[in-house]
Amino acid sequence: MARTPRDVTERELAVLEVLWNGGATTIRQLTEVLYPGGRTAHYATVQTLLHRLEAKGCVRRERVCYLPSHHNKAQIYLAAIDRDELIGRRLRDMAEQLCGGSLTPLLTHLMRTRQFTAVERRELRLLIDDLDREKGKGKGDAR
Amino acid sequence: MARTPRDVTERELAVLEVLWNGGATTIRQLTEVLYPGGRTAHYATVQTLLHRLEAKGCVRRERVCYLPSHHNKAQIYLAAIDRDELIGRRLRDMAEQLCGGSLTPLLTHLMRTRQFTAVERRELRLLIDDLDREKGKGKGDAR
DNA sequence: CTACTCTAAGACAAAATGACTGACAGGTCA
DNA sequence: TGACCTGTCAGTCATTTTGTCTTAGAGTAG
Repeated sequence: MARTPRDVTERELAVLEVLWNGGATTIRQLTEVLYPGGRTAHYATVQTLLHRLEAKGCVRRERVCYLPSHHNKAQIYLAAIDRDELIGRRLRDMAEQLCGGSLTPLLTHLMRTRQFTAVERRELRLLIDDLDREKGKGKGDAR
Repeated sequence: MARTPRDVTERELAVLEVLWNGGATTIRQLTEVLYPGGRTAHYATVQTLLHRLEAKGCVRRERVCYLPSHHNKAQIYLAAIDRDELIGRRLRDMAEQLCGGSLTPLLTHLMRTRQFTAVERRELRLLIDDLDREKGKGKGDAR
């Protein structure tokens, strides 16, 4: 009774990584990267992974498309979300489970925990400056 | 082949929550909270959950201890990690999987995504100030 | 002894996950 | 035409997790 399926599985993530790195490809090419010298079985595995990813909305496919190197129609798969979106998804899930939906505890944890270098601290400050400028019309009071 | 077991399961988390809220207790009391009017079966379920949590290092138990209300020895369970530690654990796992171990992408995502109020932005700034003061001896190069 | 509570040790089913098989369709090229 | 690729789809399969529950055993009070 593994109740809540994990957002994206380890193996599924491996597929996504390839798509993120190499752009859209066919199952065969993905198989070649993930299981070099891939046999038919591996091909099918990648196929399954892609279908599950599609069901989760992480992958799309361009329907029919003629390959240059071969003679057959093949579908082109491409990532429907990027790494950052996946990160957001996970963070939100996590906040949901552990913090009643609020992301703030996660943020403050990171702020407290991370050992920032002076440079990083400065970058953070600049980032906040950006946010201030971007939205901080009314409330502006931070010196 | 669900390969990597989840850090803490949903049901396990429910147990932890009770421990976080109410402090150390016995299995029976936990059962009463989680499954009001709990039958023997529920008792055993909580028991399993606790054992699994113990194996994961999230729970400890004070061995034998005499209860006031009853006549038998019972063990007292108590949380071995708090919510914030669990958050940290998850964040680190997540960074491991998605960001090659770096927490920075998570942080910047949160910074970009969250809609901060002016007040929150100021608090963040103050937090960074603290960090500056606290560690800002050597590396000092800001500006 | 009997009744009660607790604990330990596992059995169990449903579901998730990774991996795989086989049937079938359409195109190529001898 | 027909053997042969290459690709798709649908479904099977074993292992593991996860939530749940049964049972046997042990200790204590009345």
